[in-house]
Amino acid sequence: MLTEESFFQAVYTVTRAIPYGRVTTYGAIARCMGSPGASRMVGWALNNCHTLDDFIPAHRVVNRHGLLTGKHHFRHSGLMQELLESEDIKVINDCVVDFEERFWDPCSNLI
DNA sequence: CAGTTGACACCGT
DNA sequence: AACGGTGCCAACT
Repeated sequence: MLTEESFFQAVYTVTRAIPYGRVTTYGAIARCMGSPGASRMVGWALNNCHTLDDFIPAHRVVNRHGLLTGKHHFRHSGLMQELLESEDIKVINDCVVDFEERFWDPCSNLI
């Protein structure tokens, strides 16, 4: 896992590995890669995710506050919340409810 | 090769 | 407690 691949690719790998009904943060992914300071890189990687043919559940990735900062980058604003609610994740005011409970550490479950 | 960007995280006020 | 400014790393132009 994320050994030969670039950080860039690792982000996609980890993001796709996020289980149904779970969410994670940019920092967690970056930290999992071994670069805790590359949180911005994660966002940038996801920015290019829509250029790929593979579907990336980027709606499950939020900032450390549980805020849906990237919803504006989706095809339709609000789609991100729709997807989250479809996964039994409550979203109020662009913020994931019980975010800490829904939080899923990629490194702990991916190893 | 060097500068700029990027959907953040952390510290200070 | 909330808001603003600074710092990080890697990829893109």
